[in-house]
Amino acid sequence: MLLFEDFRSKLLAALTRAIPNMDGKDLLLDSSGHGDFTLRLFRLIKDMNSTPGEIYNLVLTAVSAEDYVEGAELAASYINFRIKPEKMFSAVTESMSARGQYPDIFQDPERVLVEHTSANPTGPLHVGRVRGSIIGDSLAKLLTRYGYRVSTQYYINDSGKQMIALYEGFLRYGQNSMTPESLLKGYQEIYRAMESDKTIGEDLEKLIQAYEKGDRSIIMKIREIASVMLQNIRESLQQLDIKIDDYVWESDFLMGGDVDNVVHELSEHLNDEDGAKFIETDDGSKVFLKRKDGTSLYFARDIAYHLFKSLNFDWFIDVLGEAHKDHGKNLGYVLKKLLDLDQKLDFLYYGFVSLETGKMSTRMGQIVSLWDLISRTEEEALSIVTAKRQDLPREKLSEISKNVARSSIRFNIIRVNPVKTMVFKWNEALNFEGDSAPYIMYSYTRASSILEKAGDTALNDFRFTDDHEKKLVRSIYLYPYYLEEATKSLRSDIISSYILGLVKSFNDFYSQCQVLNAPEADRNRRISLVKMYRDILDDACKIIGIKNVDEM
RNA sequence: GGGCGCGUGGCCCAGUCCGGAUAUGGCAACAGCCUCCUAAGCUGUAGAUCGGGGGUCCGAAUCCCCCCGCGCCCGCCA
Repeated sequence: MLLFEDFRSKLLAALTRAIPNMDGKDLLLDSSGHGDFTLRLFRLIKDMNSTPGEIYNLVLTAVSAEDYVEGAELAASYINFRIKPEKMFSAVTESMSARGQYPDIFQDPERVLVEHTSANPTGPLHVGRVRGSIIGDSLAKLLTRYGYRVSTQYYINDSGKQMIALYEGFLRYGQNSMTPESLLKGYQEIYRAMESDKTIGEDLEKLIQAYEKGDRSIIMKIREIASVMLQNIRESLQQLDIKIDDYVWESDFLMGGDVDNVVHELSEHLNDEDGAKFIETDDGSKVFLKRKDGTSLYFARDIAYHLFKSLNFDWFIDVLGEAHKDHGKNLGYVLKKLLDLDQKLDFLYYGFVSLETGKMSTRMGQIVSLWDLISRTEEEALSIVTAKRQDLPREKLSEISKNVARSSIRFNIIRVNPVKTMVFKWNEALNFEGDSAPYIMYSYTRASSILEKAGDTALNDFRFTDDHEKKLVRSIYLYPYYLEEATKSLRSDIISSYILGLVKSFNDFYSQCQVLNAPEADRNRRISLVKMYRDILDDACKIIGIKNVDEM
């Protein structure tokens, strides 16, 4: 949980003492520019059979002893509260100097596992799948920032039909070359061949059976192939600074007997259809665990995996593409209703990413791979930064453009609510103006530039008089409220909205208020404010994976 | 056909959970701002029947119902 000077809660407590009918829902962060917090009176007017004026008098009395309240104004059916900017400023500086961060956290004992990406290692990661990686990684960082103990895992589906196809594709068309490129080619080739040659499908069935009977040579070969692809995926993720803590092999659950145990444990709920085993869920849908030939299906193996998760974690969050909604629902049913799992289980689904030309498909070769995206974005960033900063050495330019590219890719994906489908467009991916990562990073470098020139300052007595300063202070101070909301709803995109607002406040301030050339008293206060801004901005940026640089 | 989700200026997006003060920003367009801490910035102009229709309410982008459009799912694939 977050620890900070929470003026909203204090205000609510004070108001509730005077007005017992108060509903916390009516005291909100003000987003209309009238004040810092706002109290909606509609409900109170009705409940108390009173008038805005009468309530306003009660409120004035209630907050008279609250030293952080600067004022309260009645406007239409609202009472707008202004909090002293000096108090908000101190709340942040005191936390920063005492605890090194704002807000501080109280470590939650709950151990959280965020599973994400988990793409079949049949090809390089494409921009559709990487949406899950970026959402998952940011979610893990968000929950960590909130105080949870978080791990991330990638579930490697090395046991299914698709991996068998990859393996067989390699044998037939791979020409003994175990590179991601030739493996992918073999994979695409075999699906093409299968359209005209039905015997291939039968061969794959036999291979699956041999695999599940424990044929070491096949299993190890597939692991080898999967490792090659996985290495490619890991390296591309690393370019976005996404590191997954653990990679869990699906085949381990098969070989270790865990899948058999799952089937055994669920035996009383199993139905039979020609020898195939399925469960009927509460909404009447059939979910198969075993084929009629006795081999296992993904659902059974995923249950085994989740039971494994329960050994070490109290809360699992699976980040999945929306295509897996039913899978998630069924999984939840089996785990919670049939197996009495008491751990918390949440699914975070993200919408499909398509290309302007249609949907992406690894099998069809219709993809923009993460590698394509990274190289083109870096290229674009490099050409821009090179044009703007001819004074910088080549290595510096390259480093900056790498960070710009990485941050842009992450920001463009994380800024959109996960439930929305997206159409990937190059001109949007390569836009570095407006609501973009470089816009944010640029603002950071401006702050850095000031601070580098500023030297040491002492801040004694201070008062904020300038509106731009006040707005910036408020924006910084409100950070925990957004952290709270983002965490509660598992939505990192809320952090990106917050950042854009924060940056806007700073840019306004920057364009209107001189810092270094200001009179001594203003100068010291503003330097502290800039420092505070840079700290909070960077804190928030880390959550969504924007990597700031000191100059660009 | 059934289930789930989405629909906000030409384009992208916030706000919808929890109904309230003139619907948030950006891109593109147009007009301005570098003798001043980095112009990847700032200011201004123009652009919205919040998919459509009903309903509830003092009040609806937000809640309810119907309809339309789009996406995903409805495999002994994952």
